[in-house]
Amino acid sequence: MYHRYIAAKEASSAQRTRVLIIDAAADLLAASASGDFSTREVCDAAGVAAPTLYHHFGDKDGLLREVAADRFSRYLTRKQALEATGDPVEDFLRGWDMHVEFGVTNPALYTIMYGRPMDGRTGPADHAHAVLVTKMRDLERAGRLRIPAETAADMVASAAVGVTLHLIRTRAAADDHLSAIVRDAVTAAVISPPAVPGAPPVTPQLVRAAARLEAEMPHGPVGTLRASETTLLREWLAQLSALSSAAGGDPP
Amino acid sequence: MYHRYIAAKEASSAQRTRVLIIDAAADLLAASASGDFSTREVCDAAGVAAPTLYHHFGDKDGLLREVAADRFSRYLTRKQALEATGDPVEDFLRGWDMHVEFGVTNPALYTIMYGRPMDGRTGPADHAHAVLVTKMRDLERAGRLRIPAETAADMVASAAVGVTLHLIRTRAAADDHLSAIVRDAVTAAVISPPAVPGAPPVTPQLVRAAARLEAEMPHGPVGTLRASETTLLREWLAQLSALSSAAGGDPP
DNA sequence: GCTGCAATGTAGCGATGATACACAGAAGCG
DNA sequence: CGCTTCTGTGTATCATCGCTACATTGCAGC
Repeated sequence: MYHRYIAAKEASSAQRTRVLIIDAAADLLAASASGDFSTREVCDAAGVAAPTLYHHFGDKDGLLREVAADRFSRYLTRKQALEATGDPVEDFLRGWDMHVEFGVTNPALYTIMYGRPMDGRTGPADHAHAVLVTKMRDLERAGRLRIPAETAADMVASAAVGVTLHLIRTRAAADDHLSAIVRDAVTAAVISPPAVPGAPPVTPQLVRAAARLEAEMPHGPVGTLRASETTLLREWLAQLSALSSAAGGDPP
Repeated sequence: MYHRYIAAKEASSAQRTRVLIIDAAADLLAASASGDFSTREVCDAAGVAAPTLYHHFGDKDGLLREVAADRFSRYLTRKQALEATGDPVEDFLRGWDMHVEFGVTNPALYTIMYGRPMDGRTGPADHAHAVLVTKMRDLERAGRLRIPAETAADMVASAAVGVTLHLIRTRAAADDHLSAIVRDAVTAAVISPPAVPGAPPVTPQLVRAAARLEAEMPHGPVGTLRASETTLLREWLAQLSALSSAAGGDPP
């Protein structure tokens, strides 16, 4: 009746109804207290009938996934302009804050994305994780990562999701400092400090000595050092002994 | 018909049917792939009719909460005997591992407990968090906490839940080292080193290697290590190399 | 203009969470 | 024992839910 003129103007009518349904579902989801909606509500709000919804999204879960993906990517792209700092570490920190902020301001969508096991199909959470892995690879390429990029991405994702869900569950404010604390703790565990300011004096003897000590290190606590300290010590020794040749490193 | 005799033997018939329903729901939940069940399934499996279920648990959500609380507390008490170490730090680490293990082995229950916003009423997650806070207070009283106990509990809970949900979401194995890494990272950020440990195993080779590396250590930042880290590393190396004589033996 | 295809409305199915109502059996009391 | 009362349970049913078979509409290409 009426879509004809709109359809003729720009996008296909099908795409129009798609975004119509997605918008209606997102609005209902944001307004709902239970974090859920019925397909009938969505159809009524969007002005379409049930088969239209299922024709476009397959089932309710497909709609949920598309809504989450749409809103999440929209949120990211809207704030992406702020991520223009050349520093990958700064980008990483901003990415964390954006992630948490999105979750706190969109608890229903976030819970759908991260609060339940995957149902086989890939969702927006997988896409976000892929982006995170590339960010970690950037850091790795810049020599700022203590651990493999994939492991770092898993650590960061776990901690960020945990904090966000905790804030959602406890109804805590978004500006709570919990996110910052955990973020810094994870950062300290994942990201190494900038290469070296001056000229790092690393002699082959030091590297050999570090490798020797690393080989001698047992797995439990050593001497007066606690287990956690031993872990950190072993990690540092690995870094030092890995410096073998390319030690003198030159800043770009 | 038949419960009469059982009921007469010990507990009230009402309590019997309660645990009957809870067990049936837990079994169905563990067997279900979707992480959900229908009240009809539960009633059939428990051998009761629908009004009985609603008479005891109010609604489906009440049943879910009671099932989660029952299984979680059962899991904790079953493993609580292993938490007999006097060291509060060790207790904390074991608590973390137990938490993650429970989540990975009971993904459906865990998702119900932590994967969605609180619906006003208190659930098993709140109880678990209260236990965690008391543990953190123990650490605080032992002078092993860098930050307030409540903040530490929030950090630990966030990270542990995040890791567990990540493992559930990615279908990763329970023995994945991700949990250990995040756990150690959080531990390093929350717990301060101990006063004095016991008598750990130290080989003469390790002591010599530590002394050698200590001699090779320069004063500035070394390789990829920050200046502060280098300081700490040098300190630890001094501790290890000082173990030379009194190391292997244990003082009477 | 006719045909094929994608998109949409009408009507309804099966399953689900939840409930109104009545019955059963134990407890208390004469 | 008879009577009442209350908790616990079964029978039957409701409103809603996700979803779909089928018919209809509108638009593209020959």
